[in-house]
Amino acid sequence: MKRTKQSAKEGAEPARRADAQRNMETLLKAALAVFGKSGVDAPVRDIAEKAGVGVGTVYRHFPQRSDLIVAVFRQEVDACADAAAELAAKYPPVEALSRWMQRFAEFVATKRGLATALHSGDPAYEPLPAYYDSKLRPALDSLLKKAVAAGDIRTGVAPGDLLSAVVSLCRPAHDVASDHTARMIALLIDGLRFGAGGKR
Amino acid sequence: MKRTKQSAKEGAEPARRADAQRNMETLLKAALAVFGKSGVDAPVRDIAEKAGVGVGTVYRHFPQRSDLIVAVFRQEVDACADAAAELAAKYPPVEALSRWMQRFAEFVATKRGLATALHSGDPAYEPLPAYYDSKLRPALDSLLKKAVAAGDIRTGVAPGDLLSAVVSLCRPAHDVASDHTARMIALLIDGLRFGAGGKR
DNA sequence: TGCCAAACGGAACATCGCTCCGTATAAACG
DNA sequence: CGTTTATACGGAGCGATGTTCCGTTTGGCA
Repeated sequence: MKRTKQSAKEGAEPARRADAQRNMETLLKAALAVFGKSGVDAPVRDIAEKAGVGVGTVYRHFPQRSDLIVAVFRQEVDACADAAAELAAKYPPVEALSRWMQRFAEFVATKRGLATALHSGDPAYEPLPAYYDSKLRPALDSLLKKAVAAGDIRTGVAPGDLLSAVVSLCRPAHDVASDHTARMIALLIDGLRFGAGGKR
Repeated sequence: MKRTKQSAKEGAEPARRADAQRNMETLLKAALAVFGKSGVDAPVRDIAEKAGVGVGTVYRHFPQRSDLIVAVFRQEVDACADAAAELAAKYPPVEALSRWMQRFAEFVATKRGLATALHSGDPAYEPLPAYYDSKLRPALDSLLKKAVAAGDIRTGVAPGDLLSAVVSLCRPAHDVASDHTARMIALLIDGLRFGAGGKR
């Protein structure tokens, strides 16, 4: 036997081939687009076609349909969480907070179909809410802390409460004017500012 | 043309044949049983087999799968609503109320899988919550009124609130002892009695 | 009893999720 | 560079499921 492979560490990365990595990313993009257009129940074949690969390739990367859904969801959660740092670097504290919450509202609104999948009872989706919380709560928390430190908003607001507030604000958005949610969130931010300089 | 049919009014009933009527009822019973055993995702073929008919017969009565689910749901809601009058006739006010709420709790518990179907976004299920409310709220309301008139429970309890209270009590019942819900409801009834003779 | 529209049964069709395996190729080796 | 080999790819095919179609059966009426 020869086995000159695995030059360095072997733990995490199983040394994927370049084309495999490319297809993986292409698939995630295609899935995001197709889920957005046809819902999470869209056929795997549609996603494969959109990505320009065979179904076999889809199942090589995501053994089950739900794995693909989970991957897309996590990717979107990550993007939303990362946006917090970017916004914080680019805007003053309160505006960063405001823009991020609008961003989060969009995320929730576009993932409505996915949310019903989450509650379908399929154990594949069980760990998702925890992931969602572990990424977004710290993200929002850092924005809140900055705004508080700047003296722009009141103290004592729990990030978890704000997240669920936005989620419930998004609930009735399916038949009213589309900017209803945005206005409600703006109102929320104003509410936060109200007690700004106030002690306790 | 001959057309000697439709002797009397023709509005609602299209004059079904006897065997059709029988199969309809058999199908509803079979569907209830199969849904209870295998969940609402059970194959149509299973239901047809259980009912001893062909799939064509199922689709003659219920053009879509969801129509069958809706029919079963409505039947169960009706049965639960009708139970209110029966219990009211057989037991004193508070006991009738108590027994009905236990009955309602069972209904909610066994329809868990169906509830997730309701929230799936399929427009076929859209009118169901309204039906549910229109039948069960008056049923509970009549029981409440009788108990209030008898001076057994306090006034000012909205039936809608009680219904949703029971629903949320049933929520965490999936992993705790099965009589937990029953005890909580008994507690609710006791709470109602507490202010019994109380004015306003 | 004879007729016929209504109802039935189940084969057949269209899709889906998922598997399998022959083929293509990235990349390590000489 | 060519060779080689493990990796990845493509898509036909399988089993399951919702739904349709149509030849056959049957309830109910004259």
